Amino acid sequence: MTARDTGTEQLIKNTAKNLFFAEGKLHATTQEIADAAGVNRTLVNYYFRSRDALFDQVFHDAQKELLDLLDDVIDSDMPFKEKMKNLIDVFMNQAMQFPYRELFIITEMNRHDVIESKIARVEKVNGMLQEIEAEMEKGTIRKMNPRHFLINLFSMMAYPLVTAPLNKIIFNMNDQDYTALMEERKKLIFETIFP
Amino acid sequence: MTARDTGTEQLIKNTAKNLFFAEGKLHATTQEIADAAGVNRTLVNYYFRSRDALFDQVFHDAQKELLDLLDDVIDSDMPFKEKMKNLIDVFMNQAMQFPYRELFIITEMNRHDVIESKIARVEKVNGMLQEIEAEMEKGTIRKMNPRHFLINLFSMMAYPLVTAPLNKIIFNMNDQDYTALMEERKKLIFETIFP
DNA sequence: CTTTTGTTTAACATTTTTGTCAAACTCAAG
DNA sequence: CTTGAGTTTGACAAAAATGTTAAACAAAAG
Repeated sequence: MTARDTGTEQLIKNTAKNLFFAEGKLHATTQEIADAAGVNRTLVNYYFRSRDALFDQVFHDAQKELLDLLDDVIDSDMPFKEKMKNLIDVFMNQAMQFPYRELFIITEMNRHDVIESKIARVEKVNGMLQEIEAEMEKGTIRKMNPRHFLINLFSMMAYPLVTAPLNKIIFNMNDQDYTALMEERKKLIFETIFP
Repeated sequence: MTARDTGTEQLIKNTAKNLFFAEGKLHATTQEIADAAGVNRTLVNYYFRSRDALFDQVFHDAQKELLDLLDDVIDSDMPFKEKMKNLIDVFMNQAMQFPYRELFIITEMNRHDVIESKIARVEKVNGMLQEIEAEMEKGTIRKMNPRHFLINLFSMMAYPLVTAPLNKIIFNMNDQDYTALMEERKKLIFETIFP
């Protein structure tokens, strides 16, 4: 076995991810993916067997990428405030590059029977929730259901990038303006959750 | 001309909206729409000429529904705080019913050359931004770029409903729990923007 | 009751998208 | 250079989705 590895498999997958996550073409055809990658469409079948199989792989990859990101933050033993600053920076950078990744995950969740009982993860999130409650006790952040704290945080980070096309029209801004607004936003979100 | 009006046209459109906005099937086929409406697929073509034409109509409807909602709030001459309370209540109720409506608009914006220079609306939004700035001067809300204020508000309202399936898993909640969390959220958002 | 007109249906045609296969190709190993 | 494995390609087949048409149907108008 020679395992020549021309990189085509990765190229196809990465191109697909770019179409899905960056350009928001959540249901691109195999032809569109192949064209964007500059390869023959048949190679999608050669490497991934079927369109669905490719989508499955990308779906699981995306899920893992997202959860790994969260794990990195949760598991780091920085002080809470540092953690949050870090999270905002890393997550928003990713969101600016791949605004539609979470949407892809969500729309694909319909197709995948998501029975995956992520019990270990649930416990991890519970740990995070407790850490947040502890901060509320300390008075560094406002008291509330800690789930709302996390929901607020991720909403403020992710949504404005998903709705960028709409917002640009509503606010009459061009791409450059909007990117600047999103950079400015990192600081603002931090100040919003730590009043 | 008798104009018999069996209500089929509206039935098809409403069913499509429900699939798109409520169930998140943003690229449902004509067959799926017809099945959900309980009518023959050919009727989609009879009433709307083509699949694209149906999507176009729903797209423009959704755009109008959303903008009308905003107009109602902006144009009402209540005090600012009342306006916001009202907006949160109305918008979140709609978001709970049609969580994917804005996503549909955004994904469809790729297909529609959105040249629509909504200059009149831009002025309206500018008015709103000025009203927000005035409130900041008065000290009722925290000082920031007023665009961030609006973005924060809509993010906190809309995103948790889009990501409901994901959040239910992460937080280990069932549908009922999550609905309760969203109801509770109305008050929380109000308190977050008026600290 | 018959006609007229709008509505609905089934059968068919077309287009789009996906999947398969054998042949051509490429490059490392022998 | 020749062999052989993995890779790429084009032609073809199959499936899915959309669109068209003529005929059947239903209800109001005459």
